[in-house]
Amino acid sequence: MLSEQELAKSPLFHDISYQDYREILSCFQAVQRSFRPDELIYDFSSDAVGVVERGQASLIRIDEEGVATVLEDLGAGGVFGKTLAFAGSTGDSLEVVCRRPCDVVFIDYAHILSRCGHACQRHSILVQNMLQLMADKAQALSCRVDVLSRRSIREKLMCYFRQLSQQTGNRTFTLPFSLSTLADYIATDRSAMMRELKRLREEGTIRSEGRQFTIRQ
Amino acid sequence: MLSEQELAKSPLFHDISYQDYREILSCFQAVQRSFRPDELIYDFSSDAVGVVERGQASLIRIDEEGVATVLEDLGAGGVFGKTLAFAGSTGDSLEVVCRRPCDVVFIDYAHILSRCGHACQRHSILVQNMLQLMADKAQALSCRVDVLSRRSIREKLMCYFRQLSQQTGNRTFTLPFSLSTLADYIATDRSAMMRELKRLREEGTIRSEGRQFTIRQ
DNA sequence: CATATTGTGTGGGATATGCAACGGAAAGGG
DNA sequence: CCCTTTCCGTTGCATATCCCACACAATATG
Repeated sequence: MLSEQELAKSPLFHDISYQDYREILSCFQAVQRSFRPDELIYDFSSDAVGVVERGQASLIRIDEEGVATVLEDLGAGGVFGKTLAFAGSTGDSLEVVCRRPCDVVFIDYAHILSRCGHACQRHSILVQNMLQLMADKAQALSCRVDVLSRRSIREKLMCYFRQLSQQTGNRTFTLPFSLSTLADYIATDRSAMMRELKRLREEGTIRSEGRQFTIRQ
Repeated sequence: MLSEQELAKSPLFHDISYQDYREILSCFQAVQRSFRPDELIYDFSSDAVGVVERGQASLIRIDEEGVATVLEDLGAGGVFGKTLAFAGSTGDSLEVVCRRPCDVVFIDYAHILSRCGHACQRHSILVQNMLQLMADKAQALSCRVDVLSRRSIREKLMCYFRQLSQQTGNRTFTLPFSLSTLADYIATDRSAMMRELKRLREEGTIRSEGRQFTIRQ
């Protein structure tokens, strides 16, 4: 259960009064839970849709050999659920795990889509907020596809860097995760990526120290 | 303008009466247009959201060197728009082009999100349909990320094949596009992909003839 | 504090992948 | 129907990328 202040910042319940918020929780049978780092948030077994209200989580795929890949990075407003992600190969399993302390709301997807007779006003606003979050998610996934569809490590890196730079509106930015995870994110070998970073640094195309990067131009 | 029969099949106007449909078009200032193959549908200059009602289109990226990459394959129900796709590197341009004869509806995104005083019932249904389309889009993009995040051509191919197989519920399926486009879709060199396909065929992991494939198991 | 775990930086060797190029098949257009 | 364009299938060669392995720093863990 969110406090009145937290509610104001909530992406899903934006523009909804505290009174309505509580009624929605019961009407939609929504569940709100908090998580600690490394805790398992969701294992794609239920039909619920989850919304990250606060904190940070990751959607990861674990293939048959146990190799983990970061599929998505979920911040506040991040949405996930069985109906939103493809459980690709049958052998693979998907998980949402907590990175930084999280508040998450779970709502049954069918409840959101079905038009309920009463409470229609509230329902309508919630659906609109949900639509906004879905649009954001689609955009985030598009970014990811943009990066992954590049042919070489160098291009992937620069594409991703430009995205981060554009988001902060600054040529200098900080990676949201470790370099090892970055390699995972752009789906390449870590050592090969390190080599490429070195080359980019030597050429002067980028500067970096730790997780802080600056791109030229 | 759709006929009454076509309206029934429309993903965006699903569950909306013909009367309401016409009023929505004017209320939302929606525009409906048809396109012929190779015609430019959308160039990401306006803030409109487009929905493919019928036919097939592709979202492609053209980088500074003029190399085109298929980012998305849009069938009936496909959604696109500036707010839904990332204009990755500034030098690149994005386009939606017609593949097979298309009907497309354009609606201003702000119109969809803003709560209008009158016509709220219609609005609400439209937003819910939109939400459904966005969820579908997110799922499609997730699939794409799933494929692209694989490390080798072989894994990418098999991942994609399994997805198609799962969609049709059959071990045999037909590619939605040419082999050349497939190479583009999984972001690899065409000849390298052909080599890998040959190997998979020799091993007996897959069978193929033209665009028709069968996977083992 | 000692100890484990994870992250960073580097290199050598094997190979999967990209590139350029070609010829024929198939398909589309006038 | 011919002609143009796209698609398919294949090869040799160069190299970018992967895999394995190591050393050390940074961070967590008890």
